[in-house]
Amino acid sequence: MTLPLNSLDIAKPPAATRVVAAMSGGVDSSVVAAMLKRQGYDVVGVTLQLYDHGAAVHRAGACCAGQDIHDARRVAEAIGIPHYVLDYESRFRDAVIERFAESYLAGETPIPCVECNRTVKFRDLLGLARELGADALATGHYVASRPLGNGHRGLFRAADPNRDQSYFLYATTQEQLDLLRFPLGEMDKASTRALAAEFGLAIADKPDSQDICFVPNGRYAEVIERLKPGASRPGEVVHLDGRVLGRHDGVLHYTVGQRRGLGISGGEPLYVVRLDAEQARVIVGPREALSVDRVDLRDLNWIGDVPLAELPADGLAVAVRVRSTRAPREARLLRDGDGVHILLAQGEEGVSPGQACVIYDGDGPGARVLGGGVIMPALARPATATPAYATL
RNA sequence: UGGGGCGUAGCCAAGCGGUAAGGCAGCGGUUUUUGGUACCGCCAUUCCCAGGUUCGAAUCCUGGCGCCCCAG
Repeated sequence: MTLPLNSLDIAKPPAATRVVAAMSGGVDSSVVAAMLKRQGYDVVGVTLQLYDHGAAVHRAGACCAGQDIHDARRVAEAIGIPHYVLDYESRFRDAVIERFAESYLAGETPIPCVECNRTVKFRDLLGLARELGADALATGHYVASRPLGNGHRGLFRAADPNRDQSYFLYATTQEQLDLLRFPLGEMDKASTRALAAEFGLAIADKPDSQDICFVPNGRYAEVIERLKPGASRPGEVVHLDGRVLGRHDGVLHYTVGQRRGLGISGGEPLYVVRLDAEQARVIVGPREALSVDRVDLRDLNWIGDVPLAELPADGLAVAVRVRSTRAPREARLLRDGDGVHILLAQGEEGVSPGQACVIYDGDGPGARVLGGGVIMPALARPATATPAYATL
């Protein structure tokens, strides 16, 4: 006779179910820990120390250092769970910060949050959870995971579309997904804060985190230059039509789609169309030149039902996001010889290599994440892709 | 040293006697657990300089200065 499933879809009574709660010191993860504790689970709180700006830094919106660790500890004490702080600084430096810098040097625009989730949090921390004998690892992400009926779990967009963090979690593997739980997936932020207040948590009114956590003041280029002295190689700003319009202080200051910061005045606004790290050139053009209808992906993570190798010849109808702040949009996933590419039905602007393209089975709030990959630099396009203004 | 044109913010530019449009760039902000986009706000007490006419001048007149073009 099998026991009924508990709220975490595990066939054990809560008291016999050990859950490691990843606690950042923020509202969301604190509420998760408190919720699980109230439901009677054997909750162990774990906080990762990822970097250190020095004890003096109490930047609003930061996480995982200094003040936040104290906050997490206080919450754990308040709700009565054991709590461990792990020093993951060197892992974080190697897996996230170092790669972040290298990506920019290569003329790409990385997403450190994706790297952090897939490495430090879901690989390293998850391994630790297993060592602690945990049945599950719970986080405060706004994303949902549900049983698929085949013994595995699927990843779905959060109920609150404005809060949905699935874009940053596409690289989660099936194995990780099977152990992970996201109790906030069906909640909205207001309810979470209300719960925090109800639980009497001191951090109930703490501001949301934003920006890159290890970059103080939003000046990411400074971090890269400190890490890689001489990283900023000045070069030319070149228009698509070949004119040299000015100079810049290094491609790492720019990203595809960027308008501000070029310092070039003319009749129409100019946008960064492409970065050439090799020649230290920033290629600019009019807004029309920004539209992209195909993206090629590398490092694909696939967690859909149909194996990629069995995709139909004409591909799969999907919805994709090439940025976190827009709803998934109609697209087609195609597999060719050496990889996978996406055809965007309506085109997208400001699509930068290094960013993620996340694949969904639809565009609604509860859509399932089928996977995603890193956007590769656009190949030289055939004549059909010549911008309209150059045709005439 | 003949003729013509032009000088308005960092750049382009409207204005043609009634109290300085707009675009680009820049700066600030909103949005956002990446970057970027988008959106909002700010940005010439003053129109090359000096006089003059007028109640009133960027706009008219005179004289400078500086560019540009055509011509021999």
